[in-house]
Amino acid sequence: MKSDQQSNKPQRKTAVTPLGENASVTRAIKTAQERCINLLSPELQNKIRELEQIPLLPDWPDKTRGVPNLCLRSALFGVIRRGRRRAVKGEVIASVQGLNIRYTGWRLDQGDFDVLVQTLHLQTRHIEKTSKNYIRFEVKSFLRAIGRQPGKSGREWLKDCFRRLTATAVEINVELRNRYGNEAYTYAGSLVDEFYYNDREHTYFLKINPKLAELFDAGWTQLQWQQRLQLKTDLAKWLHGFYSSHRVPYPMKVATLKHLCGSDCKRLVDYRRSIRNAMAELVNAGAIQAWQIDRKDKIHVQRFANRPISK
DNA sequence: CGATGGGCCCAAATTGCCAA
DNA sequence: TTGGCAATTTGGGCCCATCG
Repeated sequence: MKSDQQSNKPQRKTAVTPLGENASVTRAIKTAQERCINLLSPELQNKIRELEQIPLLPDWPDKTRGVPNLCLRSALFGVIRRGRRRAVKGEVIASVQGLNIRYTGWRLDQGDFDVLVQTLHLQTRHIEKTSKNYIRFEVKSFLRAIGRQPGKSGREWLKDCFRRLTATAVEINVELRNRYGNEAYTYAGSLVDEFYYNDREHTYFLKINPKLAELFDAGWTQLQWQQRLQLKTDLAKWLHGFYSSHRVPYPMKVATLKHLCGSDCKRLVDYRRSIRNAMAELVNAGAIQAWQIDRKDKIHVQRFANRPISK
Protein backbone atom coordinates (compact mmCIF):
# COMPACT_ATOMS: atom_id res chain seq x y z
CA MET A 1 0.00 0.00 0.00
CA LYS A 2 1.62 3.25 -1.12
CA SER A 3 1.41 6.05 1.33
CA ASP A 4 0.13 9.46 0.34
CA GLN A 5 -0.23 10.64 3.85
CA GLN A 6 1.91 13.75 3.57
CA SER A 7 -0.90 15.43 1.73
CA ASN A 8 -2.57 18.11 3.80
CA LYS A 9 -5.97 17.25 2.46
CA PRO A 10 -8.20 14.82 4.30
CA GLN A 11 -7.91 11.44 2.66
CA ARG A 12 -10.65 10.41 0.35
CA LYS A 13 -10.13 6.71 0.13
CA THR A 14 -13.20 4.71 -0.52
CA ALA A 15 -11.66 1.36 -1.28
CA VAL A 16 -10.51 -1.18 1.22
CA THR A 17 -7.14 -0.36 2.62
CA PRO A 18 -5.79 -3.39 4.44
CA LEU A 19 -2.79 -1.92 6.15
CA GLY A 20 -0.30 -4.65 6.67
CA GLU A 21 1.08 -2.77 9.64
CA ASN A 22 -0.39 -2.00 12.98
CA ALA A 23 -2.67 0.84 13.91
CA SER A 24 0.20 3.05 14.97
CA VAL A 25 0.83 3.73 11.28
CA THR A 26 -2.68 4.99 10.92
CA ARG A 27 -2.20 7.14 13.96
CA ALA A 28 1.02 8.50 12.49
CA ILE A 29 -0.90 9.49 9.38
CA LYS A 30 -3.37 11.34 11.50
CA THR A 31 -0.61 13.08 13.41
CA ALA A 32 0.99 14.16 10.17
CA GLN A 33 -2.31 15.54 9.01
CA GLU A 34 -2.64 17.40 12.28
CA ARG A 35 0.76 19.00 11.79
CA CYS A 36 -0.17 20.14 8.32
CA ILE A 37 -3.42 21.58 9.48
CA ASN A 38 -1.62 23.46 12.23
CA LEU A 39 0.29 25.42 9.58
CA LEU A 40 -2.91 26.97 8.32
CA SER A 41 -4.54 30.13 9.56
CA PRO A 42 -6.64 29.76 12.73
CA GLU A 43 -9.87 30.38 10.85
CA LEU A 44 -9.10 27.65 8.33
CA GLN A 45 -8.04 25.33 11.12
CA ASN A 46 -11.33 25.79 12.87
CA LYS A 47 -13.21 25.36 9.64
CA ILE A 48 -11.51 22.06 8.90
CA ARG A 49 -11.98 20.74 12.41
CA GLU A 50 -15.62 21.72 12.29
CA LEU A 51 -16.15 19.89 9.03
CA GLU A 52 -14.39 16.78 10.22
CA GLN A 53 -16.18 16.61 13.51
CA ILE A 54 -18.81 13.94 13.78
CA PRO A 55 -21.81 15.57 15.40
CA LEU A 56 -22.96 14.02 18.62
CA LEU A 57 -25.33 11.16 18.24
CA PRO A 58 -28.22 10.93 20.65
CA ASP A 59 -27.66 8.70 23.64
CA TRP A 60 -29.35 5.40 24.28
CA PRO A 61 -29.06 2.69 26.92
CA ASP A 62 -26.61 -0.19 26.40
CA LYS A 63 -29.34 -2.74 25.90
CA THR A 64 -30.76 -0.87 22.96
CA ARG A 65 -29.49 0.48 19.68
CA GLY A 66 -30.45 3.84 18.24
CA VAL A 67 -31.54 3.75 14.62
CA PRO A 68 -32.86 6.50 12.35
CA ASN A 69 -36.45 5.75 11.47
CA LEU A 70 -35.85 6.02 7.78
CA CYS A 71 -33.68 2.92 8.02
CA LEU A 72 -36.61 1.10 9.59
CA ARG A 73 -39.40 2.29 7.35
CA SER A 74 -37.92 1.50 3.98
CA ALA A 75 -36.26 -1.22 2.00
CA LEU A 76 -32.89 0.52 2.27
CA PHE A 77 -31.99 -2.36 4.56
CA GLY A 78 -34.39 -4.94 3.26
CA VAL A 79 -34.73 -8.66 2.99
CA ILE A 80 -32.56 -10.27 0.36
CA ARG A 81 -32.62 -13.86 -0.64
CA ARG A 82 -29.41 -15.80 -0.26
CA GLY A 83 -27.33 -15.53 -3.35
CA ARG A 84 -29.61 -12.93 -4.92
CA ARG A 85 -27.99 -9.71 -3.81
CA ARG A 86 -27.69 -7.29 -6.69
CA ALA A 87 -26.10 -3.95 -7.35
CA VAL A 88 -28.30 -1.06 -8.41
CA LYS A 89 -27.70 2.36 -9.84
CA GLY A 90 -29.81 5.32 -8.77
CA GLU A 91 -32.69 3.04 -7.92
CA VAL A 92 -35.69 4.34 -6.00
CA ILE A 93 -35.99 2.38 -2.79
CA ALA A 94 -39.41 1.45 -1.48
CA SER A 95 -40.36 3.49 1.57
CA VAL A 96 -43.28 4.96 3.47
CA GLN A 97 -44.88 8.16 2.23
CA GLY A 98 -42.98 11.37 2.72
CA LEU A 99 -39.66 9.64 2.34
CA ASN A 100 -37.74 9.45 -0.91
CA ILE A 101 -34.65 7.34 -1.17
CA ARG A 102 -32.41 6.80 -4.14
CA TYR A 103 -29.63 4.33 -3.89
CA THR A 104 -26.54 3.23 -5.76
CA GLY A 105 -24.47 0.24 -4.76
CA TRP A 106 -25.03 -3.29 -3.55
CA ARG A 107 -28.45 -3.67 -2.02
CA LEU A 108 -28.25 -3.92 1.75
CA ASP A 109 -29.85 -6.55 3.94
CA GLN A 110 -30.48 -7.12 7.62
CA GLY A 111 -26.91 -8.24 8.17
CA ASP A 112 -25.64 -4.93 6.84
CA PHE A 113 -28.17 -3.25 9.07
CA ASP A 114 -26.75 -4.99 12.13
CA VAL A 115 -23.27 -3.88 11.18
CA LEU A 116 -24.14 -0.24 10.63
CA VAL A 117 -26.21 -0.10 13.79
CA GLN A 118 -23.44 -1.65 15.87
CA THR A 119 -20.98 0.79 14.31
CA LEU A 120 -23.19 3.71 15.29
CA HIS A 121 -23.41 2.23 18.76
CA LEU A 122 -19.63 2.08 19.07
CA GLN A 123 -19.44 5.63 17.79
CA THR A 124 -21.52 6.84 20.72
CA ARG A 125 -19.47 4.78 23.15
CA HIS A 126 -15.92 5.30 22.00
CA ILE A 127 -13.72 7.60 24.00
CA GLU A 128 -10.43 7.64 22.15
CA LYS A 129 -8.99 11.12 22.36
CA THR A 130 -6.42 10.93 19.59
CA SER A 131 -8.83 10.74 16.71
CA LYS A 132 -12.32 11.61 17.64
CA ASN A 133 -13.83 10.65 14.33
CA TYR A 134 -12.46 7.14 14.13
CA ILE A 135 -13.56 4.13 16.04
CA ARG A 136 -11.38 1.11 16.60
CA PHE A 137 -12.64 -2.35 17.38
CA GLU A 138 -11.82 -6.04 17.19
CA VAL A 139 -13.57 -8.26 14.71
CA LYS A 140 -14.35 -10.96 17.21
CA SER A 141 -16.15 -8.83 19.71
CA PHE A 142 -17.93 -6.99 16.95
CA LEU A 143 -19.28 -10.20 15.44
CA ARG A 144 -20.29 -11.46 18.86
CA ALA A 145 -22.18 -8.24 19.52
CA ILE A 146 -24.32 -8.76 16.44
CA GLY A 147 -24.85 -12.43 17.17
CA ARG A 148 -22.54 -13.98 14.60
CA GLN A 149 -19.84 -16.57 14.86
CA PRO A 150 -16.29 -15.25 14.77
CA GLY A 151 -13.94 -17.11 12.48
CA LYS A 152 -12.59 -16.84 9.00
CA SER A 153 -15.90 -16.82 7.18
CA GLY A 154 -17.26 -14.31 9.67
CA ARG A 155 -14.30 -12.03 9.09
CA GLU A 156 -14.67 -12.26 5.34
CA TRP A 157 -18.35 -11.55 5.65
CA LEU A 158 -17.71 -8.50 7.80
CA LYS A 159 -15.20 -7.09 5.37
CA ASP A 160 -17.62 -7.54 2.48
CA CYS A 161 -20.19 -5.82 4.61
CA PHE A 162 -18.02 -2.77 5.19
CA ARG A 163 -17.15 -2.71 1.51
CA ARG A 164 -20.82 -2.50 0.70
CA LEU A 165 -21.49 0.18 3.28
CA THR A 166 -18.53 2.21 2.06
CA ALA A 167 -19.21 2.03 -1.63
CA THR A 168 -22.74 3.32 -1.57
CA ALA A 169 -24.44 6.49 -2.63
CA VAL A 170 -27.59 7.11 -0.68
CA GLU A 171 -29.77 10.06 -1.44
CA ILE A 172 -32.51 10.70 1.04
CA ASN A 173 -35.22 13.27 0.87
CA VAL A 174 -37.48 13.66 3.85
CA GLU A 175 -40.46 15.91 4.17
CA LEU A 176 -40.62 17.00 7.75
CA ARG A 177 -43.76 18.41 9.29
CA ASN A 178 -42.93 20.54 12.27
CA ARG A 179 -44.05 23.72 13.90
CA TYR A 180 -42.51 25.75 11.13
CA GLY A 181 -44.63 23.99 8.55
CA ASN A 182 -43.28 21.60 5.96
CA GLU A 183 -39.58 21.32 5.60
CA ALA A 184 -37.58 19.27 3.18
CA TYR A 185 -34.34 17.69 4.23
CA THR A 186 -31.82 16.03 1.98
CA TYR A 187 -28.95 13.72 2.76
CA ALA A 188 -26.57 12.43 0.18
CA GLY A 189 -23.45 10.39 0.64
CA SER A 190 -22.20 7.00 1.66
CA LEU A 191 -22.82 5.37 5.00
CA VAL A 192 -19.29 4.52 6.04
CA ASP A 193 -16.63 6.99 4.92
CA GLU A 194 -13.53 4.82 5.10
CA PHE A 195 -11.99 1.99 7.02
CA TYR A 196 -8.66 0.35 7.62
CA TYR A 197 -8.38 -3.31 8.41
CA ASN A 198 -5.43 -4.81 10.20
CA ASP A 199 -5.13 -8.40 9.06
CA ARG A 200 -2.77 -9.48 11.80
CA GLU A 201 -4.57 -8.00 14.77
CA HIS A 202 -8.01 -8.46 13.25
CA THR A 203 -8.97 -4.92 14.09
CA TYR A 204 -10.75 -2.15 12.29
CA PHE A 205 -10.14 1.54 12.28
CA LEU A 206 -13.22 3.11 10.81
CA LYS A 207 -14.96 6.38 10.15
CA ILE A 208 -18.65 6.74 9.57
CA ASN A 209 -20.05 9.49 7.42
CA PRO A 210 -20.43 12.40 9.86
CA LYS A 211 -23.65 13.45 8.20
CA LEU A 212 -25.17 10.17 9.27
CA ALA A 213 -25.78 11.75 12.65
CA GLU A 214 -28.16 14.19 11.04
CA LEU A 215 -30.43 11.38 9.96
CA PHE A 216 -31.39 11.04 13.59
CA ASP A 217 -32.96 14.49 13.45
CA ALA A 218 -35.72 13.13 11.28
CA GLY A 219 -36.78 10.74 14.03
CA TRP A 220 -35.15 7.69 15.52
CA THR A 221 -35.97 4.59 17.50
CA GLN A 222 -34.40 2.62 20.30
CA LEU A 223 -34.30 -1.00 19.18
CA GLN A 224 -34.42 -3.69 21.82
CA TRP A 225 -31.20 -5.41 20.86
CA GLN A 226 -31.63 -8.70 22.69
CA GLN A 227 -35.02 -9.09 21.10
CA ARG A 228 -33.56 -8.58 17.68
CA LEU A 229 -30.74 -11.04 18.29
CA GLN A 230 -33.30 -13.69 19.13
CA LEU A 231 -34.84 -13.41 15.68
CA LYS A 232 -33.65 -15.88 13.10
CA THR A 233 -35.15 -14.79 9.84
CA ASP A 234 -34.46 -11.57 8.03
CA LEU A 235 -38.12 -10.81 7.54
CA ALA A 236 -38.71 -11.07 11.29
CA LYS A 237 -35.83 -8.67 11.85
CA TRP A 238 -37.19 -6.22 9.34
CA LEU A 239 -40.68 -6.35 10.82
CA HIS A 240 -39.21 -5.92 14.28
CA GLY A 241 -37.56 -2.71 13.21
CA PHE A 242 -40.56 -1.50 11.31
CA TYR A 243 -43.02 -1.99 14.14
CA SER A 244 -40.57 -0.72 16.75
CA SER A 245 -40.54 2.58 14.92
CA HIS A 246 -44.29 2.99 15.25
CA ARG A 247 -45.89 3.86 18.54
CA VAL A 248 -49.25 2.73 17.26
CA PRO A 249 -48.90 0.52 14.21
CA TYR A 250 -51.61 1.05 11.66
CA PRO A 251 -53.09 -1.83 9.72
CA MET A 252 -51.20 -2.44 6.54
CA LYS A 253 -51.85 -4.75 3.63
CA VAL A 254 -49.62 -7.74 3.22
CA ALA A 255 -48.83 -6.59 -0.31
CA THR A 256 -47.74 -3.18 0.98
CA LEU A 257 -45.42 -4.72 3.53
CA LYS A 258 -44.00 -6.99 0.88
CA HIS A 259 -43.16 -3.93 -1.19
CA LEU A 260 -41.78 -1.98 1.79
CA CYS A 261 -39.36 -4.64 2.94
CA GLY A 262 -38.04 -5.11 -0.57
CA SER A 263 -39.06 -8.74 -0.91
CA ASP A 264 -38.88 -10.15 -4.41
CA CYS A 265 -41.12 -13.06 -3.57
CA LYS A 266 -43.12 -13.84 -6.71
CA ARG A 267 -46.34 -15.09 -5.19
CA LEU A 268 -48.15 -13.21 -2.49
CA VAL A 269 -49.32 -16.44 -0.86
CA ASP A 270 -45.75 -17.47 -0.23
CA TYR A 271 -44.92 -14.10 1.22
CA ARG A 272 -47.98 -14.26 3.42
CA ARG A 273 -46.82 -17.58 4.70
CA SER A 274 -43.39 -16.26 5.58
CA ILE A 275 -44.91 -13.21 7.25
CA ARG A 276 -47.01 -15.49 9.42
CA ASN A 277 -43.89 -17.34 10.52
CA ALA A 278 -42.06 -14.07 11.11
CA MET A 279 -44.92 -12.69 13.20
CA ALA A 280 -44.90 -15.85 15.29
CA GLU A 281 -41.19 -15.25 15.84
CA LEU A 282 -41.91 -11.72 17.03
CA VAL A 283 -44.50 -12.95 19.49
CA ASN A 284 -42.07 -15.58 20.76
CA ALA A 285 -39.37 -13.00 21.26
CA GLY A 286 -41.81 -10.83 23.18
CA ALA A 287 -41.54 -8.04 20.65
CA ILE A 288 -45.24 -7.76 19.99
CA GLN A 289 -48.29 -8.86 21.90
CA ALA A 290 -50.55 -10.08 19.15
CA TRP A 291 -51.27 -9.86 15.47
CA GLN A 292 -53.82 -10.91 12.92
CA ILE A 293 -54.63 -10.64 9.27
CA ASP A 294 -58.14 -9.40 8.56
CA ARG A 295 -60.45 -10.16 5.64
CA LYS A 296 -59.04 -7.25 3.68
CA ASP A 297 -55.60 -8.81 3.99
CA LYS A 298 -54.44 -6.12 6.35
CA ILE A 299 -52.11 -6.96 9.19
CA HIS A 300 -53.03 -5.65 12.62
CA VAL A 301 -50.30 -5.57 15.19
CA GLN A 302 -50.72 -5.00 18.87
CA ARG A 303 -47.69 -3.82 20.73
CA PHE A 304 -47.18 -4.07 24.44
CA ALA A 305 -48.21 -0.95 26.31
CA ASN A 306 -45.50 1.22 27.86
CA ARG A 307 -42.75 -0.10 25.70
CA PRO A 308 -40.19 1.72 23.62
CA ILE A 309 -40.07 4.26 22.02
CA SER A 310 -39.79 6.38 18.99
CA LYS A 311 -38.29 9.78 19.58
C1' DC B 1 -59.56 -18.09 -3.61
C1' DG B 2 -56.08 -18.98 0.10
C1' DA B 3 -54.20 -22.08 4.01
C1' DT B 4 -51.35 -25.85 5.18
C1' DG B 5 -48.05 -29.53 4.86
C1' DG B 6 -44.59 -31.55 2.33
C1' DG B 7 -40.66 -31.60 -0.67
C1' DC B 8 -36.84 -29.71 -3.58
C1' DC B 9 -32.94 -26.86 -4.37
C1' DC B 10 -29.40 -23.34 -3.86
C1' DA B 11 -26.25 -20.82 -1.29
C1' DA B 12 -24.78 -19.25 3.13
C1' DA B 13 -23.82 -20.06 8.00
C1' DT B 14 -22.44 -23.16 11.50
C1' DT B 15 -20.17 -27.07 13.37
C1' DG B 16 -16.83 -30.65 14.07
C1' DC B 17 -12.42 -32.23 13.28
C1' DC B 18 -7.55 -31.79 12.45
C1' DA B 19 -2.98 -29.77 12.63
C1' DA B 20 0.05 -26.03 14.05
C1' DT C 1 -5.78 -22.28 22.10
C1' DT C 2 -6.34 -20.88 17.31
C1' DG C 3 -7.11 -21.06 12.23
C1' DG C 4 -8.40 -23.73 8.13
C1' DC C 5 -11.22 -26.84 5.94
C1' DA C 6 -15.03 -30.02 4.80
C1' DA C 7 -19.37 -31.68 6.16
C1' DT C 8 -23.66 -30.57 7.82
C1' DT C 9 -27.45 -27.64 8.88
C1' DT C 10 -30.30 -23.73 7.98
C1' DG C 11 -32.99 -20.04 5.52
C1' DG C 12 -35.94 -19.04 2.08
C1' DG C 13 -38.12 -19.18 -2.41
C1' DC C 14 -40.75 -22.06 -5.13
C1' DC C 15 -43.88 -25.75 -6.43
C1' DC C 16 -47.33 -29.39 -5.67
C1' DA C 17 -51.35 -31.68 -3.59
C1' DT C 18 -55.11 -31.36 -0.65
C1' DC C 19 -58.66 -29.14 1.92
C1' DG C 20 -62.14 -25.50 3.35
